[in-house]
Amino acid sequence: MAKQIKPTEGELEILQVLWEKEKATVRDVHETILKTKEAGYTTTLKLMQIMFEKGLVTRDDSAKTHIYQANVSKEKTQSQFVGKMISSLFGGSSTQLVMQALGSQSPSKEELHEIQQLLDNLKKQ
Amino acid sequence: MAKQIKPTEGELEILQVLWEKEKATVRDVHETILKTKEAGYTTTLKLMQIMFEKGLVTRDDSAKTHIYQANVSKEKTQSQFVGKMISSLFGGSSTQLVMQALGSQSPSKEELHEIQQLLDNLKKQ
DNA sequence: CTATTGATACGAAATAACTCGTATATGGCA
DNA sequence: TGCCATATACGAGTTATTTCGTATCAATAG
Repeated sequence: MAKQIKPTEGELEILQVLWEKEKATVRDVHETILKTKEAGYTTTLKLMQIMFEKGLVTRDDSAKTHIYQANVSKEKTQSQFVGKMISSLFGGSSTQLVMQALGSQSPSKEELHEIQQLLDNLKKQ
Repeated sequence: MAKQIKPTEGELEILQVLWEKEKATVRDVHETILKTKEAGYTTTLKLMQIMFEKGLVTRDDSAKTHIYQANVSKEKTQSQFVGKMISSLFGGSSTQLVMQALGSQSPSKEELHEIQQLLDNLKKQ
């Protein structure tokens, strides 16, 4: 499997939008990002063009207005970052990361239940 | 509380050494880093000088060879990065991060127990 | 047809991160 | 004392990332 390149922070913001919307134009992405922070339209455009060159996104340029899609999965990317963080900040222990994450903000009842189920599963093995 | 600045990747490597050793010289840090990757001595030195300017580390320069110490805690830094990651990759849900982390590599029995205890605690609230 | 609107392409400046060479100081030892 | 090993300071090059202005093209309203 080809080694996935690590998206930068700016690229991550764009990927989030694409994961959410499945398909989107530059303008769609830009409008969404504007809700969070200042940015010029061409800045977003350029970033998406670079992401296209890197292979992080694909695009349909058959029409004047191009339609973009993420070309890396949310799950892969998450695991890429989580893995990096576990090794660089948690001495390789995923448990420590879990403790830190659970400690920092309390999940809801439903979420606790979900985690409990996963935990039960792991215990069986 | 003063807003902590986010260490870069190179800085994180150095911080790891300082957290581990408590106090260390540039050479100490550099030798340790060499085990992992290529790097020139003055590169490590410069990085540590910059970290000093940023306030990420303190140093005792009373002797010719300066002694460095981390000036940001491991825990704070971990939570800083975990928080950022939750918001930028997990849509604000710490639970999703937990699931991802637990799914990617299976913790030991002891670790599972630890997590279970934390979970029980959270359930009570 | 032509003016306007809205899209992409592209160059290049601004910033941040990393890297390293060289100058210079200091301490110890022959 | 004078040399050598080892330290720090610092300037500056390099690469990565982000930002934006301007050129240009295409569709469309009038």
